Amino acid sequence: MAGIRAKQKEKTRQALINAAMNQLNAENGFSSLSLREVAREAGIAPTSFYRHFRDMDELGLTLVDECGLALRQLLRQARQRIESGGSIIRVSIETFMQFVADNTATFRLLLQERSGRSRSFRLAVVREIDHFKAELEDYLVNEQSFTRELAELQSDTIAKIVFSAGADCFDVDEEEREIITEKTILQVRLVARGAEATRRLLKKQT
Amino acid sequence: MAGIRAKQKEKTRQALINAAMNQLNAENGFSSLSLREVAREAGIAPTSFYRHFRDMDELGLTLVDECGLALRQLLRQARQRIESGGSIIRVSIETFMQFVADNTATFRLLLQERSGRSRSFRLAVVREIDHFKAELEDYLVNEQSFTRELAELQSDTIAKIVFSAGADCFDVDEEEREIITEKTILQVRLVARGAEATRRLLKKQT
DNA sequence: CGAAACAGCGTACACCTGTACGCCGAATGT
DNA sequence: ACATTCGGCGTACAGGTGTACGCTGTTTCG
Repeated sequence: MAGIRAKQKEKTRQALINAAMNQLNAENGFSSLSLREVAREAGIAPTSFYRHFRDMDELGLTLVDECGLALRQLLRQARQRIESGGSIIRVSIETFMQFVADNTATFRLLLQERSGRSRSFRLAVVREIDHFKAELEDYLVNEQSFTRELAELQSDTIAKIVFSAGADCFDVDEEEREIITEKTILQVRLVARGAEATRRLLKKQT
Repeated sequence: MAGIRAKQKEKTRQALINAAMNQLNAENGFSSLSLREVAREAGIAPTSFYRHFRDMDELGLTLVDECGLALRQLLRQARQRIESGGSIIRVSIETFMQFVADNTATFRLLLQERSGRSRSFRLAVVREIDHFKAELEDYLVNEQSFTRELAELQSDTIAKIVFSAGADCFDVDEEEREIITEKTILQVRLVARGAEATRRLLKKQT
């Protein structure tokens, strides 16, 4: 019952995932990545791959899911840190940017497959981004008392800005990344200010 | 001197470009697109490909360049239309979205290779987006009297929003695309309002 | 006119791909 | 203790890939 068998299986499964991530680090997009290569890097025979995933797409979806999950957990932690003081915008964006730096490979996969590959791939990515938006939207409604409509518009805008900024961080050093981070903070504040002005505008009209 | 030879060469060159664009329409990203397939669709022998491009990458860069050029020309036309009355934001975004709808294949390539493939590819894409930003930035400085700094922040933000929105249009029907267009207009107005508020804020401080 | 240039072709090669099939040996369940 | 399960392996195959090489027939140029 020790599950020594299941243990080993999980281990090689992880080896496959890591192998895929490593090869993603290079200049090769996920689609130009072969089952055989991944298996080779993971140290198993090509045919053993099928014991874990139906095909490469299933592996890719797993990567997307894991990436999204990790990001969400990280941001949730960040939000707790905020409750004990700190700028919501700054802390969130700094956390996000750090995440991108630490998980460049999978995050690149996420953005790259956002507009390519198979439908199921795209849907998975959209789902992850929607999670991000939904949590931000709820925050804006509950903590900042925005209307649902304005919060939705705002969170969608911010998501676009932040994810684009994340993509800008792929090939830059830490110094450059800090510059981008600061710029992004300013940009999100710009949006927040615009939303605030819009709210006031709407109030006056009634 | 009629250049009947050069004429023919240009014709098959275009055939290659069109073939690549057609195959891009499907669910295949550019990187999963083979020289042989493109040559086949263009109606020439695989080895004749080399008479026109060193390799597939060179073809891809050509596509990116052409796509960017067409977009710039279109937006310049749009701006002329604006000078004879019309909302700059609305007209620009509607034009942009129409362009994406008409050139889905190449625009998808543009966004996809923004964060993938070889360095030269990425640089080419960044260059195109920078063109877009620069023209917008100049407009904001010259016509709207923003400071260079605030104009730069604003144009970068808007570029992020608009290009992301473009990506959202890839797999949707015309109805959905109109919804996205309207949403994008609201989002850009949000940013414009935020920039306006920021400008006033800075003026008061001095 | 004759010679050079050159777009396009066909053949050929070495390489890589996904995956079907059957086997093995260790972990597991009874 | 024995039968079953199952992760991993090796072999094998058909198909696709990029591209080197040398040949054509037409256009171009002196």
